Amino acid sequence: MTALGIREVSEHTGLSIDTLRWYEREGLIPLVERTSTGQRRYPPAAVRFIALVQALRRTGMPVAEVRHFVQLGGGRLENHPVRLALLEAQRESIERQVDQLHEDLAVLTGKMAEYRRLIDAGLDCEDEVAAPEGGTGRHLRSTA
Amino acid sequence: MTALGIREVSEHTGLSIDTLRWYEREGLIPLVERTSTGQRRYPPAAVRFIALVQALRRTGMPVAEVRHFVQLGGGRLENHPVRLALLEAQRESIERQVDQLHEDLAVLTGKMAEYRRLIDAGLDCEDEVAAPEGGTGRHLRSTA
DNA sequence: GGTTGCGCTGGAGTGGACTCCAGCGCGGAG
DNA sequence: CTCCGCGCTGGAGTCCACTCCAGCGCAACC
Repeated sequence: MTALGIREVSEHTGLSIDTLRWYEREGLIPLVERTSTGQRRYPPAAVRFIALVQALRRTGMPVAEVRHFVQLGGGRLENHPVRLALLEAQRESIERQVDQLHEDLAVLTGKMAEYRRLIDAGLDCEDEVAAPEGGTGRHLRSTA
Repeated sequence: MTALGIREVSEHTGLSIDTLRWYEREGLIPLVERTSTGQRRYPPAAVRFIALVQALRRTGMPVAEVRHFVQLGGGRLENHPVRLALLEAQRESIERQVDQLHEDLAVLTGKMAEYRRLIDAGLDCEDEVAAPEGGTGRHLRSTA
C-alpha cells in the first residue's frame, strides 16, 4: 500500500535509478517486490534497509562487504550477533575516520594560518620556491 | 643533506613507491630533486608538502583538484589568497563529512540497539523476513 | 668481475563502483 | 489504434586512482 516506485525511492534516497537496480542485482537490497507486470515496489522495510545500506556505503564499507552483511539471512535470530559484530566493526571504523578527518583538518588549518601570515607579511612561501622561471629567492627572511 | 630517498618517504608517509612516482608525474608533488644518477631526493619541504597532499586526498579532494592547487605556482604571494580559498573550501567539505559521518554513526548505533533488543527478546527481525526458503513468520509479536 | 638489489621510465593492466545503452513491454492520453 | 513515457533486462562502457610490469642503469658487495 505505502510501497514506493523506483523513481520515488531514487528521489527519496538520492541514489540514481540505475544504482538502485544495480545494488539490487548485487544483492545489497532485499525485500523489493514486483507488480504483476514486473515493476519494482519498495515496501517501507526495503526503504529503511536502503538507508542502512547507504550509511554503510557512505562510511566506506565496500559493496562486497555490504553484500556479505545482507546475505546473513532474512533477519533470522541466529545471525543477529554476527550482524551486530559487523556493525560494531564499522562503528569503530567510522570513529577512526572521524579522528583522521580531524587530523587532516588540523593540517589544513595549520597551512591556512601559514598562508594568512605570509599574506599579512607580504611574503612568498618559505618552502617551494621551485624555479618559477623568472628569478629565485626574491622573498625576504621571515619576520618571526 | 636531510633529503630522503623514495623508500624512506614511502615508509614515512605510507604511500607506496609507485604512488609517489605517479603523484609526481601527475603534478601533485613538486620540489623533488634528483641525484646525478637520476634518483629522487625529497628535501624536507617536499616531505612537508606531501603531508598536505595526503590530507587533501584523504579528505576526498580528487587528484585533478590537488593538481590545480599545486599548479598555483611556487608559493608566490599573489596566489596565496587563491590557495587559501581552496583550502577553506576543503575545510568546509571536511566539516560536512564529519557531520555526515555522525549521522551515519547514528543510523548504525540505532540499528545495533535494535539487534540487541531482538537478541534479548529472542526474536527474528521485524523487517525482512524475506522468504528464507523454509517457513515464514515464525517470529512472535514484539513484547514492547 | 659477476650478480644482487634498488631505482628509473613509459606504458599497460586492475579493481571498484557505478553509468549508459539497445531493445523490449506495458499502460494511459489523444 | 497509435504514440509517449516509464520501467525492465543484460551487457557494455566509463572513470578514477592507483598498481604492475619489462627493460634498463648504477653501485656495491663478495
